Amino acid sequence: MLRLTKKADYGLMALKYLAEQAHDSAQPASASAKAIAEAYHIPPQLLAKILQTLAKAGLLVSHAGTNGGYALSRDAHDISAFEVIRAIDGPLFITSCITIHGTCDLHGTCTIKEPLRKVNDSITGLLSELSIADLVEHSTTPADAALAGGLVGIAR
Amino acid sequence: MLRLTKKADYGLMALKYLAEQAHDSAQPASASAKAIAEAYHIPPQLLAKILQTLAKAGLLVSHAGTNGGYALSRDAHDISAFEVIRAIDGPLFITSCITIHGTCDLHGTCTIKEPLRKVNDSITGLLSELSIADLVEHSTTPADAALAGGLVGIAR
DNA sequence: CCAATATCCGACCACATTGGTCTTGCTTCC
DNA sequence: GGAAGCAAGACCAATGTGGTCGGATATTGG
Repeated sequence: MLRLTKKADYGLMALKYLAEQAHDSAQPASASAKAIAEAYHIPPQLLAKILQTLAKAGLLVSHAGTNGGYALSRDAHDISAFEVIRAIDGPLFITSCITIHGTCDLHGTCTIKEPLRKVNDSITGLLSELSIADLVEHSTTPADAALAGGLVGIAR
Repeated sequence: MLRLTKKADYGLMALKYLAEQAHDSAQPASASAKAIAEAYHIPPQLLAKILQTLAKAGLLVSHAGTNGGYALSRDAHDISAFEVIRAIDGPLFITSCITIHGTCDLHGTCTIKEPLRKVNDSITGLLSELSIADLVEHSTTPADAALAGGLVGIAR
């Protein structure tokens, strides 16, 4: 249930990679698709397409030519995981009832969608608050478990 | 992104139907697969299989023969949406990294999984706290729309 | 200028999952 | 015994996902 695609995974990993580079060295770090792909052992061509998508979505800036590559378009703190996922996987919702126009294909007989929509909103909220910068920090911080506490209450 | 299958949708709807029946009338209500399918305009055979799965998972009790059907095995308050979804869709996780044994297929180079796992846990927490009884209540309240406030933009 | 290095972009394909049907058999009640 | 119902399997078409290939275009270093 509730799986997000490998492409989105790859996208997040790539952004995190860029964020790390920018953090370590001086300023807006740039890296080629090939370089990132090799770092994580993922198919270069596939990553390339993902990065292109991300660039089109405005999360990355691209630079062609020798020593070209991709770089974050903004600070890592200002890019949310939600944006990345939506850019790659598209605007899908938790339930098949909630389409782009909010109408359920089941003649309104589907009474399930309102509660689930709240869950859906909570999830997007979670992902929106998770920035790329968070990913970088959490990976290096081994004391994550402590933060796990705050579950978002499901408003009733 | 993050879609849950139609089967899970159907399963939730069916459980909700049973819960409503039990709430209205006297006690543990029973309904045939066909009856529920007709009420929601979903393929009867498919619903039948879903209900069988739910019965095997212990969420429903089945009774064969004339006037048979399915009934909730416990109180609607004690059945969580999470159980239903997991029973139908299986134990899938938000990221492909997190498998049943928690190992990432990407040689541990995937540093993304820890933060996402927290999101994953939050989601399961959300769904675990959402009971079938909650579904029934929410559907009857027409003032839900007010809460809907933050529909996340989908612009494509 | 030219060649190397990149991004860009679309077509294409193999595979798994999903949604759905069909068939056959078993149980229970009238 | 027969109708109404569950149980359980094989089966199938459509879709989505992960991944490849080929070529075009832009940029820079020598």
